Amino acid sequence: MMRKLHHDDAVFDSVLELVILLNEDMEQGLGALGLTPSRAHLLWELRRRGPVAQQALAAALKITPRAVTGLVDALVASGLVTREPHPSDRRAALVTFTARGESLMVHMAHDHEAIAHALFGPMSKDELDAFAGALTDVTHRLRAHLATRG
Amino acid sequence: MMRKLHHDDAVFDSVLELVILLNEDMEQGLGALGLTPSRAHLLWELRRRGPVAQQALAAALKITPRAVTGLVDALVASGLVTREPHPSDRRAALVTFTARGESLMVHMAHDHEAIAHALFGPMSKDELDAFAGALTDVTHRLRAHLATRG
DNA sequence: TATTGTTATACTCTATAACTATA
DNA sequence: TATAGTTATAGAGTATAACAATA
Repeated sequence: MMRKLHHDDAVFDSVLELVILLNEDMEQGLGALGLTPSRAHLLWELRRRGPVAQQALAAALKITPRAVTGLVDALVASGLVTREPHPSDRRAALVTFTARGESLMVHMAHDHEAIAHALFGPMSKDELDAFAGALTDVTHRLRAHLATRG
Repeated sequence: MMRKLHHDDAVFDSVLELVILLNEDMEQGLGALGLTPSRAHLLWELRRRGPVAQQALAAALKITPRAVTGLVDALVASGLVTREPHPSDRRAALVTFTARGESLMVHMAHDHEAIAHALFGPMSKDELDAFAGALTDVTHRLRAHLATRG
């Protein structure tokens, strides 16, 4: 029992170490593209949803509309997105990729795939399936743990 | 080949999803203790090292000495640490836990163990070993990937 | 009235640069 | 000269609250 607990803890610490390294890697990669994590996160959501109102981005990113204003301001200044008029609601602005923004997203998607391949490509199909299964279980238990408090 | 790449990508996305949930969980737990992630990180390092100069904390946390000043100011204001005179170097201050700080760290360590147990306790020894082995491999490859750019 | 996005203000974390006190 | 830590200043990200324009 005592030995098992200790092992749990060691594996958890390994996960946290991986989290730290992943954050470092992402910050480096994004920095090389002239992006901050927050701005990249917004662009990633924008890519998934197509042109959307800032309202929707605020909900997706779980930040306030005010914070979205600041991020979009910065992305407009960088020439990656524009605010286009909403066809049916004159209060809203549709955040939309510029050509440069779209090609940057292609670049980001490439990087994403390359990292995934570098990390998981060497695993056998069985290893990968086992790992993915364990991840799913852990994620499920983490969601339950979060629900306990949130 | 195409199918394998897609699978790599899906597993990587699962890892990123877990990272996001872990961050949420930690921010919630720390917030309940009145701590920000940065302040908690500093306290965690302080616990590992015992009373140290801010210089050492700056190196451990990979932030500037100026940033450490701000974090320690906040922790002093919260009554969790004090700046004690260094026995042999009058320029330096030894950051030291108060009694309240120490008991908070006991609380944090408990939470840490509880989460580790909630996430990995249900795994069999074999599953856990396989998962830990895969984690080690992935972490190793990520380090190599980071070295490529850094 | 309710919603979209803004301006105004403030807090946290971080950085660089200049400075003080000590080594 | 070099080091430990600070003050001064700045930028990014976030929040709340009050407001404008529109629905």
